[in-house]
Amino acid sequence: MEKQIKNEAITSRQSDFAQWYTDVCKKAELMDYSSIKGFIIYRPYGYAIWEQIQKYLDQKFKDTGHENVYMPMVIPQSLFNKEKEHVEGFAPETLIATLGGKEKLEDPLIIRPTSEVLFCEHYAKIINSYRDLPKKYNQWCSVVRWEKTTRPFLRGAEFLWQEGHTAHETEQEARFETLQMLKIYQTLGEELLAIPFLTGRKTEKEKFAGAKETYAVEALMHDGKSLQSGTSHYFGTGFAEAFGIQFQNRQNQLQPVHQTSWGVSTRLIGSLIMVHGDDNGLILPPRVAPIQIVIVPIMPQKPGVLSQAKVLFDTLKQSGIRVMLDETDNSPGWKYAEAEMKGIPLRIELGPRDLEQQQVVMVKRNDKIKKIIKFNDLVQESKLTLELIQQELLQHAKQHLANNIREANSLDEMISILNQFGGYVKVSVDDTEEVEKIIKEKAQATARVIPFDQIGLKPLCAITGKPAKRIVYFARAY
RNA sequence: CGGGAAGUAGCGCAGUUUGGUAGCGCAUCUGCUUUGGGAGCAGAGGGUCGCAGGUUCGAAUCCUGUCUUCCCGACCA
Repeated sequence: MEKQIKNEAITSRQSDFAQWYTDVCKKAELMDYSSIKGFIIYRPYGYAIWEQIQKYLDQKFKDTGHENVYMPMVIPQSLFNKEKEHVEGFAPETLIATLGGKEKLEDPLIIRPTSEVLFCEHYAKIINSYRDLPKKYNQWCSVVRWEKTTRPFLRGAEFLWQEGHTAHETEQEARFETLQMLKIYQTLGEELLAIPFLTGRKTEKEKFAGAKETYAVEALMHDGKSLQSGTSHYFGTGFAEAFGIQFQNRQNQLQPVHQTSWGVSTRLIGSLIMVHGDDNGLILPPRVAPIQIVIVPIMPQKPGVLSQAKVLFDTLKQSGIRVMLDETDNSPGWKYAEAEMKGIPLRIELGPRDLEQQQVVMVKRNDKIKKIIKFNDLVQESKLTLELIQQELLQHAKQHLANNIREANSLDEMISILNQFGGYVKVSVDDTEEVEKIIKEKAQATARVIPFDQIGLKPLCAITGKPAKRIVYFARAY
């Protein structure tokens, strides 16, 4: 008995968080490794989570006037080289095709690491007048970056994402777009993923190659490390000038467009795992869970059990709940463990004893609290309980975030906080790359965001003692 | 890309030091008994030992190369 449990169980979070993460990815059947480094197989259950995220975001994008497009997956090297900063940022991690059939390609093709330049080339063609603006396009696709270190969902050589690319008449409008999309990502966290993001602007050192400003949503993982979970960039006119995206304005003058880009990726699945999961596996917030309720029949061969389970299944399904009936012939205990591994938010048990009482046993994944529910109340109770779980997970994560933001007034204090607790350290700094370099070296932490709320700025930089310019949140990060 | 560890059945591992033709537990299949927290008994099937070379009468085992995974750094979503 001992041994069986040991074989099936996953590594505990405390003994080895990294191994726990890998175990969950594999045992919850979210992904599998392929034979190519950094390229993973998104298995049906993992892909279904991504589909839930897509469904939510796609609607938000459309609600705010965006259109979906699809660009080529390869970029001619000559085109890629047009924007200097952008090239320098991405060149070290591009995968390049140099052969077409047996012919050597004169202009090698880069597998897109991101599609800025393709959008820019296209926009240069189709934008002529202020009447053509704004252009607000989004693309769902995968991109390839030749990463040295890869981990499932967190950093892959190929990952799935959406990339929005917009062109605007004015700086003000483009800046509004940048922040609007950041806000949508933040709402995605609060409403769908039950993840409270820390938001703000990136430092010069951390911003996107070619952007004027980068904003990000950061999530705090259970081990105290931060994970950048989405970015929104304001480009200014840099790309427009490099690619000749000009339009005739209302004053009959030629001017470059103001651009933005923004994206989230399957990295969000990594966030979900590491924010909510526990030693029994994944815990999915009901709104993003591909399966919200699993029904486990106990002694299904007893008269009435399975047929009643099917009735309950149909009733729940018709009420709009994503429900599964586990009809496999595993033991109930096996099914419980399996459902917990996969993070299914709610479990409903139905056995002969329940059948007599016209009731089920309902068990919440997040805290294992059991409740007896009469058949008649099932739909209503299910909906209420799913909503309750969603709120509990969000509150739990919010509490964890709030408990793990600490202020430091010196490098030593910062190091001590990071070593002891992890989490975010709020520091007033002289906003230079030098400070970030010191902190990276001595504390192994990076600047995550410059928060919008700058209240509490100290007069002097905690690191250099020079006049402080900004409050920055630092953390050890994935 | 540097340092470390590992790849043997679906999963977890032993066997490698000392070369002799592959084994254990779980899972799978069949049958019966079971079922409210990873069921029991009986029987059965399943592996070119990551891949490619080399040494040898003979290689999971020795040598060389290479790929993949994990951990710690550097780099990046």
